[in-house]
Amino acid sequence: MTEYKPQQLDKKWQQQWTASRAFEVTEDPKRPKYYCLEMFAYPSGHAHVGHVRNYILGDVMARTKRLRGFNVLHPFGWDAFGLPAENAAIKTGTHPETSTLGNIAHMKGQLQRLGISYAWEREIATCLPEYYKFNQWIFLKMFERGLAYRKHSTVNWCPSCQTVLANEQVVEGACWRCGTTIVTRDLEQWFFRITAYADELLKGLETLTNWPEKVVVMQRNWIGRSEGARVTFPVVGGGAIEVFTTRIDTIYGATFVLLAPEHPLVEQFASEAADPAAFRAQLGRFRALDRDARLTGKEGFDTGRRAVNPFTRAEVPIWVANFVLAEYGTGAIMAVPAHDQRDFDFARKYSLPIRVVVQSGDRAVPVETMSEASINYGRLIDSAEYTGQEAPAVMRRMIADAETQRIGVGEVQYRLKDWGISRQRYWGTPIPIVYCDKDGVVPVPFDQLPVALPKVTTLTGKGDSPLAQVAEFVHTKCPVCGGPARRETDTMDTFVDSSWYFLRFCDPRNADLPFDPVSSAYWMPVDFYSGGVEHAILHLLYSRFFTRVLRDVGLLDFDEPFKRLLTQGMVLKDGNVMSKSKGNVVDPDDMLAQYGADALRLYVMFVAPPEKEVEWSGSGLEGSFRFLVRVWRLVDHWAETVGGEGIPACGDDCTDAERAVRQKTHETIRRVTIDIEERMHLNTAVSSLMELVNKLYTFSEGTVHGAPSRSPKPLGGRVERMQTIGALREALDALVLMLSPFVPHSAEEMWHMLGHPEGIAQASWPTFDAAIAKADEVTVPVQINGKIRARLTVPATTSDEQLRELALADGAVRHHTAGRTIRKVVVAKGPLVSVVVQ
RNA sequence: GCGAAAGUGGCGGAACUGGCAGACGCGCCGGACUUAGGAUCCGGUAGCCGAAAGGCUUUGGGGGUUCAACUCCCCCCUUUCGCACCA
Repeated sequence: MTEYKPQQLDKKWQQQWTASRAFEVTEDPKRPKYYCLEMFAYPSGHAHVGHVRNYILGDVMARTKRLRGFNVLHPFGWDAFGLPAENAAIKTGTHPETSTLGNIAHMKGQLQRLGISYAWEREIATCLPEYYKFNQWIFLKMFERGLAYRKHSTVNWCPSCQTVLANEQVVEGACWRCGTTIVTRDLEQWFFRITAYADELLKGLETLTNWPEKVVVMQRNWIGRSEGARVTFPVVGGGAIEVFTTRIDTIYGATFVLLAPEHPLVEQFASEAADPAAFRAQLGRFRALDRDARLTGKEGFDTGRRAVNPFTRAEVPIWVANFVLAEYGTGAIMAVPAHDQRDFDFARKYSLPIRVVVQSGDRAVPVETMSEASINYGRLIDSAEYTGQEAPAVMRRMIADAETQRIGVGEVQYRLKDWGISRQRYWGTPIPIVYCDKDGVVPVPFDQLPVALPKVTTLTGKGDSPLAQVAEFVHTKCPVCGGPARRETDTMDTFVDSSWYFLRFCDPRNADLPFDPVSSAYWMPVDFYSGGVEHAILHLLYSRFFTRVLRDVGLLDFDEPFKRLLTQGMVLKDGNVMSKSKGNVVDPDDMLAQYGADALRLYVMFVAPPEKEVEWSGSGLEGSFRFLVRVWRLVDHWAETVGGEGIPACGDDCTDAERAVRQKTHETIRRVTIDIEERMHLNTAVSSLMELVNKLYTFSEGTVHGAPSRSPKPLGGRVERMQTIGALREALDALVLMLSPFVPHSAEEMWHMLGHPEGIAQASWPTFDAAIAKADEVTVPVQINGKIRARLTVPATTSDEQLRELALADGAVRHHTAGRTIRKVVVAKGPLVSVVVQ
């Protein structure tokens, strides 16, 4: 008996894999490729089992696909720029580069100890100039194409992090990272024109059939396409207000106009007001409120001005309202209180007129008795020549008429906004722009990249961009005129780094281009991508955007970067997300020391389907370890008997027991293959393998009647029949191969024990034979009025007609049908016989 | 409020296209082997009734379709997640 010593096996095989460069790959047009990717990691310091679950899942896919004959790219890297390292530097004085590289080294060790089969020679870290040089390269390409632009804008400022946040990084008015309530600030910022691709990004979602529906829906909502019209309401006394509406059919009910507090006309109205101070005082109340507070109730005030509804020609009051968003549409709306709940509430609160223009039901409800807005589409009433017509046809007509009369135009609005990428932070990619008094905004020429991040030694976290304090960085020469110029001192949002890293893995050492189009054409798109749901919107949307930009730049010839997406569930401890601050982190290294990498890998895959959240369980891990010991003993026991080449499994001459083993083996191959490749139910793949092991144990029991002695109880004794040996060998080989993606170290060793001179890398996935998998005897339940009353054991070849007769002849069936009329007998696939009586 | 997903034993979960509910594992109970067992092996384990054979009930609740429903349809409840005044 060879003892199972997992820690030794881990070490032995990990060394062997590294030495043989087992997971390094090159493009090979003759073989089908498979690009398997897990979201790269932020090097926070330690990976806990929650993180690691994702890497194990990817590894099972990668290893399975290798055995299936694919040329598998399975790389890993580090999303190495970002706030936490900088915050730590402010606190402890350790330079972000030092802490980041240290963290990377540690985490890499953790992943290697888990035996994740990464092509480490392709490792990347975004904080290295070799990488961020191409962030700058892409930025410049976007600048050339007008997709990167600068604009003066109000931005979200986090007083705690001392930086600007993207809209997407503001969660309910608070900083996504520290939770501090954000305030607004006015700064000159760089933006990526993602809105130019809004429609395409939306349409592309339809092609993502192998993405979770949830993620597709979230992206669709985020892009938020609305079709409607922009309509001009002339202001009495000069000027005009443009509103955006999706309900132009209700325009005859537009009885007032609302402006966002930040609308440009509001300032003008204030200065023209009878009492500008009072006007501004009211306005100031709204503007001071943060986003959250604004949502608490609907408030507004009359500007005293009036506009003309271009359809009714009636003069309507113009109010300022806190709930109108400056950043959406035109920052102004036509209010139709009868048919919009918000406008209704507002009108009731301030006693503004309500006019019903869409008939709901048989007759119009009197305005006085209305308790809520009627928002449904319907037949128009009191709408001049449009009266009697119905939406949506009338909307098209009204828009067409508005266009003819030049009072409006059909328009599509998106909720998606351009992506602000400027960060007043140190630990990021410098934006490759120079400001020259003479030449203005000048892009750094491509041949001068990278604009290296200077080594700032003291980070205070206060004030604006740390780079502004580095004189030798700021002061440079204008690339155009050679005169004195200043560098841009902001760095890029780190989401830029992660928007294209999957492409860099195709060609990670290219010094001239982000990647070679030939290698990306071979490897891309990513066939299987997995990571946390928290990236369902931002990272995935930005990556889809970048892919399209790089396509238009000419580097790619496809639209969607990720074919199949899996959103990984989190691992909880005591019902909570693992985090250092909660002190409930399970460190994989502790588990490794106790059970080895394979038991941990197996447990994490077995405990639940990958999308689901799971609660960490120590006893579950122990169970997986026990299973491995059980497999080990089984293989160890039979290794000598079945070892060596050339013994075929039994054919027609099988005994029942041999036949049963072969049947189970092939049925398991079928199920495990489908479970891993198609359904991604890794947990049931494992349980099928457990069933096979159980079967082989019972089989082993049956082969011997020896006296069991001291522990552990031995399995069956000598087997003479060559056919049995062949069947066993087939079963054990298949078992070990199918286990290998889950427990690669133990599997390599057992594969070796079974007499295979080459490693599993040289082997291929077991082949499924439908004829063998088919059982020759089946148990057929017989239902009477839906209740199972009997079971027939018959040859699998029994015809439906025979089954029917056998069922009706069965004693128990006759007992239950005695004295009753048989009305119907159904023989269903399954097989199953269903008898209906009386 | 809108949108999405999900509710199955003591627990994690399984049931692939409407066809034997509870696979597999954890836990628990019993047995074997033992100086010992927290190792190992074997057996049991949804609930209720019954000595047993067997019977009845059971997939959040209520209806329905069907020979047959965890699965399909309608109503309701609960939970989780996402968006949250987008005109």
